[in-house]
Amino acid sequence: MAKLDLSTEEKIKDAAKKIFLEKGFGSATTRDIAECAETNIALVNYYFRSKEKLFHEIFRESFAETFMPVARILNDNLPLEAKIYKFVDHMTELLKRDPLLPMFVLSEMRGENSKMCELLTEMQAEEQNQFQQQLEEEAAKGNIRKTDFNQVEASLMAMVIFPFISMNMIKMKKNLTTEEFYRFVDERKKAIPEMILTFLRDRA
Amino acid sequence: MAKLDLSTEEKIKDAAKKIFLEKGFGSATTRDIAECAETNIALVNYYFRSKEKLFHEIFRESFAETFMPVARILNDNLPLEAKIYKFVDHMTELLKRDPLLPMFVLSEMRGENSKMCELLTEMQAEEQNQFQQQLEEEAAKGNIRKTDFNQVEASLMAMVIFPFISMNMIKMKKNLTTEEFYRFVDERKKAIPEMILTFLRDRA
DNA sequence: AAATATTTTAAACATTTGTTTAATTTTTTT
DNA sequence: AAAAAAATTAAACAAATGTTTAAAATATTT
Repeated sequence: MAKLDLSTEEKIKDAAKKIFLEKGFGSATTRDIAECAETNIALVNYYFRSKEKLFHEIFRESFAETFMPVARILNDNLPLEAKIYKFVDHMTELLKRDPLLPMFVLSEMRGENSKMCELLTEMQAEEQNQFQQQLEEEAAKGNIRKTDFNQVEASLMAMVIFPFISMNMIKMKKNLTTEEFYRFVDERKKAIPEMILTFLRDRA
Repeated sequence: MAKLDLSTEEKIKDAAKKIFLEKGFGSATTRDIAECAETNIALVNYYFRSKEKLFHEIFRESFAETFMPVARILNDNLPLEAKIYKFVDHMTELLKRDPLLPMFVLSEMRGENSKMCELLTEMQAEEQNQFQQQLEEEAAKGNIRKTDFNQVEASLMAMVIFPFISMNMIKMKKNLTTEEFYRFVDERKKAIPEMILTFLRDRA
């Protein structure tokens, strides 16, 4: 393992990410994390003050620094078709690296009053929406069907992300190994854009 | 409240469902549940033996008795188009009644070793797949495109269920009230079948 | 090399939490 | 109405868990 020469702080953070993503905030314990980082529980609080602070740091990094940059591909300056292919491809590769990330983020947001909700409002405060504008322009030009942007966006996100959220369910039901599951989502890199684009190009 | 004349056992179960769905097993406490049911913690164990037993009962009911019957619509004996519309409609209505249900079920299944995984294998042991056969037959007849069934199934499930999993995220990002969100998923009752069927009918 | 700061450890603390006990009240049966 | 069973309550218990303390070890600075 190359992890042996990481600083203690980094080892704890890596361990915490692993544990939190696997179990969620409620079911993860500082002792889990300390053991996984091969240190003791006092060090966890020494470096991060509290379980909650540590969680917030990992949550923020996972969302703001990992997920959002890829999600922002939809605001890139690219032709529609290339953009959708690029988004699905990059998001899929990200999620193959971090398959528990969507469940981690979203499961901490259930219940209206979740503390994570506020955190997210700050993060994505200033987001523009070039993608919506692009769809509307292409529709105005007659290149694609006129659609409700929110519906298309929701479907696109759903098709890419949901398989990872239900990964274990899919693996169980279809009897897939992790490699086979990854082959399945790789195939979706073509299947998803195909479905979206076929729909958009079919002027109703 | 009509709940006042429920038996204590039923009040506890209702409360437990509410709390478990909101917080998940790990973050829910017996004291939460007792308070929500307006009784004391001893009663929870008096009727259900343990927190885990109570959870299992609710998990099984939620999945086997609530979710699966609607999912089985895909195996009904119905024309393809009608079936997809019916499935999306019924599933959406179910999830509007119980919006936290998908996150509840799926969040307890992360980590390969989750105890819920075994439970699920038993439940859906004997499932046939009339829907797959139907898609293959219609493709053979030339009525629809030849496709990978698993991809279509995954996309259909994703488009219906994912909005509820990311409900709070969507409500926050788009500034929606619950009513507005429900209007949004109601619109998807048309949008989702339209996208799937447009894709299937477009023989590549 | 001494002094200082940083990191690490083991133990203890305080709270939370799942569970149980034993007594009391209420309901049902005889 | 008496006896038995079931339901309810308050309190206690034991284990788990987030956090802190104080001392020891290590690294850094002077």
